[in-house]
Amino acid sequence: MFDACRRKKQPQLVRAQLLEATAHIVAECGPAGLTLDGVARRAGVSKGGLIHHFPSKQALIEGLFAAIVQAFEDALAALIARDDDPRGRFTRAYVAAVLAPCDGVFSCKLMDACALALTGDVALHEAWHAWMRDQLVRHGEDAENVLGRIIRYAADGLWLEARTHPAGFPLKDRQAVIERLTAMTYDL
Amino acid sequence: MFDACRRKKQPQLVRAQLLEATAHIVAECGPAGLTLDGVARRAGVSKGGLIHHFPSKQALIEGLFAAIVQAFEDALAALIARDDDPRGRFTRAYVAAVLAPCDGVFSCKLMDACALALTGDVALHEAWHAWMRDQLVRHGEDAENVLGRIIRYAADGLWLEARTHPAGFPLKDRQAVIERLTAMTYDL
DNA sequence: GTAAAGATACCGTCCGGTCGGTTTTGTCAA
DNA sequence: TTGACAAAACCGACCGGACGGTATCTTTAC
Repeated sequence: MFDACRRKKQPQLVRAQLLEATAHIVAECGPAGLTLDGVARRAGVSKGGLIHHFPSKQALIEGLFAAIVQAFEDALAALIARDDDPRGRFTRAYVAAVLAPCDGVFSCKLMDACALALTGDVALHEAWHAWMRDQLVRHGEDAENVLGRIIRYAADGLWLEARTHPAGFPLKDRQAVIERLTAMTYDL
Repeated sequence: MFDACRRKKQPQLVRAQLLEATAHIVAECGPAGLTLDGVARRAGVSKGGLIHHFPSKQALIEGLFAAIVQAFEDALAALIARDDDPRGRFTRAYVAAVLAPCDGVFSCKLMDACALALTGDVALHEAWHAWMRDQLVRHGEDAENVLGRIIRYAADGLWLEARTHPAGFPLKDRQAVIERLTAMTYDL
């Protein structure tokens, strides 16, 4: 059955659906559980349609990663824009964005789950660190400041704990940690 | 060719070789690159022999995880034992063990690489957090102390950065961060 | 008319797990 | 000490499904 005749062509929408399906699958089953057929089925697109947009599985993963980084970058920029105090502004925004990201294209939980799953992908590491270096420069943050690094590292660590925390053991006083970290940014 | 007649039976050794081969492969190729055939070949054992020790791929992964956790636990205990100051002793040892683990059964680099690769495995999360809760209780650390949590989170974050850092961009002043974190433990 | 969008069928490979085998080791009675 | 016997250790061939990617087609949009 050729459904190409039944549906209007809308490449942007299809592409977005493919990425969203990919995100859901990666979040639920990890990168190992990601299959082209599964993505195509979930997105309601044929495998050929998927391959048309993302010529390989790796391209699909990189597309997802890029979308996540972009969403994170947008959230970060928004937080920085509405912060009047320049002292440690980037690090403050980083803490907020990492630990309570606003919903963008994807929901925050979905994004987080994908980011965690993709953590093990060596091919993405360089891209992530390059992005981070660029952000630090762009927002005039001293990348080598020890306290600043500690705060950001702690945000990452708390993020990691929250993401790997099994259901049934609620995280207590998460907010207290976030507030303390935020307070520390004013000492930068 | 039946080699069973050529080699003495030494189940403990074979098991260790299988785990080491698994570690190397996971470290180099990630969990996705892990295959039973590959492990068996690298360990110089037949696939049947591998299956005898680890009845499934998941069992193999869990075996590796258990070995890593055990090595980490040993390193932690050793650090705690030689620390006379009870204030924040566990957290201090945690920082040291996470960021400069001694070699045990596996080399530290190997262990770290595996730990990172396994981070995305949802099935292991509960085991890890259960272990962590147990350790906190066992060593009398206040699990909810905000500063203590921040220090440990920062250690995790720095570990994550170091592990995902691409070659060619040396981490600067890593030692300064570790020293600062260690100093902070005396404020607990 | 041509290029992009999308669909379907199919192929080759890879890989987890099964199975039936052999050899070694431990145990225990004679 | 020895022989019998079970269990553990270990081997390697094989199967079947899953999966990435290709090839070729039709339809829509410009």
